Amino acid sequence: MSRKVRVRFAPSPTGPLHMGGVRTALYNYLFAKKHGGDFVLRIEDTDQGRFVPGAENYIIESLKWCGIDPGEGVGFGNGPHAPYRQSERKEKGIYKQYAQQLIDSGHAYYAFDTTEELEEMRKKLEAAKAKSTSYNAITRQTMKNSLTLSEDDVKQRLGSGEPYVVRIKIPRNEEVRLKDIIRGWVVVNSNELDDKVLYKSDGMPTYHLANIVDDYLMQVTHVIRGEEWLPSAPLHVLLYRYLGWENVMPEFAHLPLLLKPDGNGKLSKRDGDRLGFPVFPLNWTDPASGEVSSGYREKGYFPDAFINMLALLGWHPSGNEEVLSLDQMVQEFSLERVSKSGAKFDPEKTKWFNQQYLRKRTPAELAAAWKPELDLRGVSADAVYVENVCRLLQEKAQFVNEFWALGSYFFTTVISYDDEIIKKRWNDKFKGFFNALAAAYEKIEPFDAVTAENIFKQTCELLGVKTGEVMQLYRIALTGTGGGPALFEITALLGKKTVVERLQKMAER
RNA sequence: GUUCGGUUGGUGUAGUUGGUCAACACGUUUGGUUUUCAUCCAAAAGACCAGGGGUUCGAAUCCCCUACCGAAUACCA
Repeated sequence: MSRKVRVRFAPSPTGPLHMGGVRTALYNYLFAKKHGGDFVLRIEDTDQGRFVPGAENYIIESLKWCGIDPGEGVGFGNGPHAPYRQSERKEKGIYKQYAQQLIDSGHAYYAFDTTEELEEMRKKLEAAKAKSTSYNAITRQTMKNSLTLSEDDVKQRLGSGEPYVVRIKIPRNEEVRLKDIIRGWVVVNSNELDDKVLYKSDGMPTYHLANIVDDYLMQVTHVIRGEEWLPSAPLHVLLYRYLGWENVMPEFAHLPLLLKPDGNGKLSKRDGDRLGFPVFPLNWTDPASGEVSSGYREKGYFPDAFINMLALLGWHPSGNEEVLSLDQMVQEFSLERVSKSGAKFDPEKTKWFNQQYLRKRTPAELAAAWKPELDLRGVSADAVYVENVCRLLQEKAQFVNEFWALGSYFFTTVISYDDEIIKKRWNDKFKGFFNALAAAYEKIEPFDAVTAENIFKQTCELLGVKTGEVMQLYRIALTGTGGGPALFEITALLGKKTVVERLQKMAER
């Protein structure tokens, strides 16, 4: 009975997708691809109160940018199990029947307690220093529900339209065990569980019910989700059992948390702000406050570098290679190699990954990535020229957005010079040298790096100047700064006319 | 508090059935190259594998206890 692998990523549209969520989606994707299975994007929007406009679209756009294509679900093409939004599925009356089934079989019951009454119960229990303050096998006997109320009373309340919820009836003292692919057997006594609400008084199912029903209906075989769900996994196992679906219950894999770079605890938006790195894949503007959170895309990260870095936070391939394409990751991926402990996020290594990918890009790709900025700056340069500039710059940068600072002199006349270096090196006798060099350069045809370097050395010899004395000044003359790519490569790329002009300007000092 | 989960150099991890100097990458430092910077090359420092008990000829690897960290504990997901 081996079923086709089907996994799902099921976020709630309550805000921007956190990078931890992206990693969960990525692992689902890798697992599905690895096994030739399906990957579904399902939107779990059963909480009407927390709906945030734009969040769903943000999730979709983020996955697209990352190159993670679920292939089925909201925003990625409908499949045989549409709709994929739980609010729409609720409209179709999908969940209620299962809540009813649970009630009919005695595994769930109606509860009429108000929020105030629930609060009062908790307060009382707290005051009594009870071990637990939850609605469970013991406390439910003191509450207003179809287990304590008479049949007629319940019927009447239901009939009169009194608000109610449906709660699962957790059995007493039963061992619930589940096998997690990453963690092994996890065993919990049912006494520790509470009678979770399955169906809310607003007519919506809770996460727990909707999640189980949809995973069953959508024939999900593996549930790969964050560790924060581990404590409620036993409840889910019980739900599968009571619904009669235990034979097709998915396998579970609870992923370790992403931790903040310093100290302990879950990586949060605050940490990003505090330490200066994005926590989200894309920029996000909070629709309520207008507050903007920065994203990896806008910070200049390549999506493949971002994904690569993320994949290695909690997972490691069998070999030593760390720079891996999506396809390579698919080949290598296995849940067994996912670690159990939380992974501290390292912004430094993330930059390193970007640098690796920057170097792997072709000059043409880099030129294309740089083009928007060049356009914005009103730079119109020959395409081949820009590519050549990129070729020189790509060894020096970690991000394309550093290119301008590193090589603006390729496109504009040098206006500012590093005076520190000039002060240290300049000698009036170099005037003659730069004039002579300019004159010598004039005669070179074609004007290439090797010839320029030879002429440079010849001129030095001729005028009795040590190359070391003028090299820095020469660089300053061309670029204005003390550092940069290979000097004679720059010389050749700038071209005879520009170089001669800049040398003459230097000589005029 | 309770339940569950976790604990290998600063960080991410590797360490297949217990068996040489605990491996790789990032980061750090030093030297070389680039007459600079970045790259690149070479090297170094840095872990008594959370601590304590066992089991064993032998444990990071198995067992127990303790400590610390985290998560969950809503008519949120």
